[in-house]
Amino acid sequence: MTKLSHSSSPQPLDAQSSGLRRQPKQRRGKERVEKILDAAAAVFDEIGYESATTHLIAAKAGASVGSLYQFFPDKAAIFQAMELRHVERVKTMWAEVDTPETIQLPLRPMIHKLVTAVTKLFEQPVSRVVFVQFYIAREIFQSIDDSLTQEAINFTASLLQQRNPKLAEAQCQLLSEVCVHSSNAVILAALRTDDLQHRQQLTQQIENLLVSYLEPYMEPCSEATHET
Amino acid sequence: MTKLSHSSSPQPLDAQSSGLRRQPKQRRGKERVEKILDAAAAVFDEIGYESATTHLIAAKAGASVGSLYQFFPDKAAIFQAMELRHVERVKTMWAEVDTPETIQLPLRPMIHKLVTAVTKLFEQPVSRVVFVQFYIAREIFQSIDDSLTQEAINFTASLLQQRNPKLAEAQCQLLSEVCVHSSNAVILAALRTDDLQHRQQLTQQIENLLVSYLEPYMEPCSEATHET
Amino acid sequence: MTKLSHSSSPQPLDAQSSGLRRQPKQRRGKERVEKILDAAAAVFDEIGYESATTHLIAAKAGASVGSLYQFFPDKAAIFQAMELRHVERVKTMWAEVDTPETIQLPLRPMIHKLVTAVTKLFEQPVSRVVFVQFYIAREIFQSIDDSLTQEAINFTASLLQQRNPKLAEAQCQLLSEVCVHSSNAVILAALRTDDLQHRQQLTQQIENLLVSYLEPYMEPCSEATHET
Amino acid sequence: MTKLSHSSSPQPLDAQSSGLRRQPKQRRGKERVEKILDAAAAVFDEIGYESATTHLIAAKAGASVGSLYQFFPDKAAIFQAMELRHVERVKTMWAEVDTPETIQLPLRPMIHKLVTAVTKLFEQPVSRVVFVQFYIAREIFQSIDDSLTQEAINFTASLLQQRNPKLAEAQCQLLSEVCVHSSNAVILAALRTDDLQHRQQLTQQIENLLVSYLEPYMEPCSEATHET
DNA sequence: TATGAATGAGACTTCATTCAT
DNA sequence: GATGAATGAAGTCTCATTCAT
Repeated sequence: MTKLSHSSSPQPLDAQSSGLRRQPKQRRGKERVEKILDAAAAVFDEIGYESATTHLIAAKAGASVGSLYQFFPDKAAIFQAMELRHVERVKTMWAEVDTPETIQLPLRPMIHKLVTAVTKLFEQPVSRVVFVQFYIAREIFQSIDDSLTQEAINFTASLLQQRNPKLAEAQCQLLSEVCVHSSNAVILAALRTDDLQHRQQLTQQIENLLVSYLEPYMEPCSEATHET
Repeated sequence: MTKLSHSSSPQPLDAQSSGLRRQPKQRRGKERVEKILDAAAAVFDEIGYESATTHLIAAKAGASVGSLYQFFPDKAAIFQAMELRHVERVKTMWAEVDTPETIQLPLRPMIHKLVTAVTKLFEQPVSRVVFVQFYIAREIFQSIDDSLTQEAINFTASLLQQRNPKLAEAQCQLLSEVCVHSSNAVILAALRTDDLQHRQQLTQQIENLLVSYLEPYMEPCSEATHET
Repeated sequence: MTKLSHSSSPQPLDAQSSGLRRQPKQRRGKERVEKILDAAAAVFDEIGYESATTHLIAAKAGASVGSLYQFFPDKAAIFQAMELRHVERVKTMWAEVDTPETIQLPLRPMIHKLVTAVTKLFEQPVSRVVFVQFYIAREIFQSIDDSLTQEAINFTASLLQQRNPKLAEAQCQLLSEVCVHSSNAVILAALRTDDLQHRQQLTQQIENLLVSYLEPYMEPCSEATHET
Repeated sequence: MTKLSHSSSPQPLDAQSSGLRRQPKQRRGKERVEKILDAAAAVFDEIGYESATTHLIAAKAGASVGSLYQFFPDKAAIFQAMELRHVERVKTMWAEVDTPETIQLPLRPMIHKLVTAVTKLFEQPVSRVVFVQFYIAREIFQSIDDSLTQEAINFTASLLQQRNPKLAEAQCQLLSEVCVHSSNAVILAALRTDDLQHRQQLTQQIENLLVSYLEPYMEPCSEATHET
């Protein structure tokens, strides 16, 4: 078992926060880090974290192992850098969605907005890989990610409560938990297919799923809109 | 990377279908295989397939590596035996559910029946492990499992169509796909928590989710029932 | 730099004291440990600790790396096992020398006894290697050995003081320090030559060196006894 | 294992003797070589030759690896340059000591002169490192150093014989060998302590040690002959 | 048949050395 | 000339698998 600890030992202090061994100053260096991260995402996606070898990742990135290790102290750090990126993107996405306008939107458009955003997120191999690998052996990922799903649930719950302040917090949490898990699963399934039409149909259905699930809890006054 | 191919090398032909090197005739042998399989499931569950070592599995099973290799030609075969078990259970479960009475049931009780059955399935470490590991690195599992999800969708679709023959097949497939993926995800999430009350609440919510999603497609005549 | 820490992680508790990963129960296992230790001593002696590779050691021991790692958790542990052995031998030797008869002996015979014992000790590659390697990078050897030289000095000092109680302790310490360092160096030099006659001459000279150095501090009353 | 052969590859012929890739004509270059050599000595002293990395040396010298390789063809060349320096110093020291006045000196002052000179030599990290590293893995240092100890013995023997021509050459050699080895060891031990008073005491004792050892062989007039 | 010691391919990682800038 | 990013050979260690007992 490879321990995925936040590696720490001999690295410049200011680089620690990024998990990188060396903060690439040059454009070339940054490009290389990108390339490695993308290559790693591709490899992790294909064969999983444990099966991926550092040589394979380096080769796929068009670099040598040594080069890889110039930026990442160890294999785990590569994954952690991906986690970091993923978390950043998720937070950015939330910030973009969490606006007054969103809350004001009718349920379906709001859900469409959310589902679209999450889909866009998971279209990125890096995020997809982090999300999926995390499922396998959560014990060994000692990182920020631990709480990310919970945060996602909290975020969604807060949206729900803003829409309908009458809902109890526990209620919102429960609904959100279901929405987050189910939509993530279906979105991932949708992204797995190469048939674009099918993919769109699935995406559409996720929205239906969530709308029909949440509608009863939203605005009892206004009439629901059920057009598929 | 360990390739998870259907191992083939030197084994009696008639044993191949079971993935076992040797069909244990003796009761002691069968018990040992069970123990190993259970131990492996526990270990895979905890640290993942790749991180699990044959020694660890053997130790947890109270056996020696040598003994393990007496029954399984290689590590992959252990997983494949688990897949086999899983598939058997799934098929048995389907057979139990796929009865005239089930089709006649109102939507919610039928869904309750299904969700309960799947939950019971995933309560078994072996099945949970097979299902989850499969997600992580699908490319390396060249096995029966590949099609199992599709079969699950087909099965569910057939239930739907039996309930409402007016629905187009494609429609049923799409609805089923969404139901299968989303319910699996939430059931797994439910099983992950130790809080039994929370688990029950989640299970309840999965049913709500599916009912509210499928209801519009089911009974054109009667009025929907929306009580949580 | 290779850190030579007392490795610890996954090993049976009762093996920890010996530094071995597994306490070889079988005769075969014990022989193998012996062989590995001897091979390692030879290799360390020839090319030094850092330059020695685990493969080289294993090959010289007629074993495989894997076998080596079955007994020793890491490369450092091999050296530490050698240290342990060395310390044991040193202590045994001291115990054998530290008897009333020894103290009663005239100076030269006593020194002869000591020098002979130390020479016999250093004839063993294991002890020689531990002693010599220790010189190079004392920082990285975090072991019992740290204090061994000091203990040797203390031991010798105690012998001196027993012989002549009028000597101040500090005086004894100082004399011992000189004797220990100088005799070790010359003994080592003697052992380095293949010319047996030369070796004997050198050994003889060490005794002369120590006798002439210590004589003035020994018998204040009687006239020195110079018979060889 | 890094082979410490006299590197040879692409370097101007006339530079070979100095072990340098390029004879730095500029003052800046010479300074840099000095800095690198001092840095290397410090690093070798602390963690040993093998554990020292070229990057660490360069960093300690305030230079870059590239710069280091501008002056030294490989890591071994750095050590060899140090050996060269050491040999030069030793020879210079000998030249300074090997004068008529020295021979005329009474034994103790002469020994004091010698011990002081050697101590001053070993105070230099470069010389200390060369001397000590040489002990650890003599086989891999294929250099001038091989014979240096022998030369030291010869030199000392010649001093002895000049003082007392009656002594047989073999006798002188033997006495010198003992003196050289033992004094080196004690001087090194003295330099290892930070306690200055203790250091002085030890130095004083080395002189006592050598004087008492050699005295019997020195007296041309008196009856002192202590034939072994 | 059961055991677990032995094997060695292969993974991760370091670091001497090169070379483009 | 100086720099430090890039390279990849080589070292340490693990673990699936075999085989003697």
